[in-house]
Amino acid sequence: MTASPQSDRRVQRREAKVAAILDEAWKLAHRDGLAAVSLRDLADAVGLRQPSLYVYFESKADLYDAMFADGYRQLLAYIGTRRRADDPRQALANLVTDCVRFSSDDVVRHQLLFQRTIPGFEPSQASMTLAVEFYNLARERCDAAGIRTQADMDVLTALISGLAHQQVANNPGGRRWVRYADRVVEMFLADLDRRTTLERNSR
Amino acid sequence: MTASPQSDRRVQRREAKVAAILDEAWKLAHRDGLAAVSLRDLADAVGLRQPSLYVYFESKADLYDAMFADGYRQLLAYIGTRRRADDPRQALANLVTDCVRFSSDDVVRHQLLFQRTIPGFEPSQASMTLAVEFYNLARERCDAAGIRTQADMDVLTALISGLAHQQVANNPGGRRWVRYADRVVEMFLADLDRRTTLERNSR
DNA sequence: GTCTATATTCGGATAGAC
DNA sequence: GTCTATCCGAATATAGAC
Repeated sequence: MTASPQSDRRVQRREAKVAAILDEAWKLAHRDGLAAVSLRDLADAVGLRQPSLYVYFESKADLYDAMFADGYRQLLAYIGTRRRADDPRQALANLVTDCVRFSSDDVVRHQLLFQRTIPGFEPSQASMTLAVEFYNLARERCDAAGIRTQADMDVLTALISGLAHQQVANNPGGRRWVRYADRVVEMFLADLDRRTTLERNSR
Repeated sequence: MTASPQSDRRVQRREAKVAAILDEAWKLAHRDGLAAVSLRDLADAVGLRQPSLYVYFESKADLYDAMFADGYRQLLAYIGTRRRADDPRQALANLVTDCVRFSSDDVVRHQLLFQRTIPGFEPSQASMTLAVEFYNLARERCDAAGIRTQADMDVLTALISGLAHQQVANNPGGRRWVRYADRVVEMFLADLDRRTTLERNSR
């Protein structure tokens, strides 16, 4: 199962090309809207003829899927670059801030990853694996901060997506809702503590 | 400026027809996705030929705009049917629940009203008036509950949109996040009280 | 107001030469 | 892998008769 040096280079070339195409696809999506990206424009942008794109993607849905996967890789990479605080609660607050910031940094990416808005597009299993990877990372960090029930997770995810959504929808390019992240996590954790205390006292 | 009985009836007929067309447009949007609604299918559904739709809407964007306005009228009507609790905090909690429920009742409507997802579509000024009307209603109710600063409003709107988003994205047709509305408002108000106390003590 | 007919543009996708 | 050529379908929109 040893690949020849030639095929090695070929694979590498191909991956570089795919990456370049994806890059232009994001640019077009920013310019025209995600649903309005066309394979013709995309081919133009990368200096290919439109049918040649089919060498790299077998359909338009496949292109969206690759963008979806790319977006989640970006998210995982971004979270990976951030230092994790020692205090688990602080680490959680930072994660929330990072998520909201990540969304606010690219409205279109946010749209593709977190809103299901392209008619007919469903991420493939392979792409969903990346989404799950992120979800597990978040759950692990929640666990460390003492958030264990599904209900608590549900509420927290709602808080994150709400901040991200308002940020993207009402202050694109800004940081208005990003700045509320710490406050919201504090609020959430205080509520958690209050509930724990209440439960203990009722026993 | 007195309209004749004839033109009166004509206007009424026309409005009824527009309403019927909008009704079918919503159905198609549910079936195919909002962005995938076509004037051909729509004309078919209402028993007209496709060009005849241009008697009622001057473009496709105009149709979306009418749907947008219709959606906000539905929202205002829905909130209007709900009894307003005497306790302002309870009234606020109910409003939040109602908003989330409203979103969860129609994913596509939620998408059109609260996510900006159709490339090139911008609501007209006339339609935005309805959106503003709703926003004012919400602000008034917040005011009654003692929420007055912009930051507090910002956080509250994030909470609502987060609950609504998670509901439509992850439990469409269900009530999973609707049920967290009361808890989230409680949490928010408790935080508000805590902040007020802190501020008072620091003076 | 509704129709037929059609313009126009644009989209994704395929066949087959090089 | 890339190209030319082309298919096919679908979309919005307009002209003009009735």
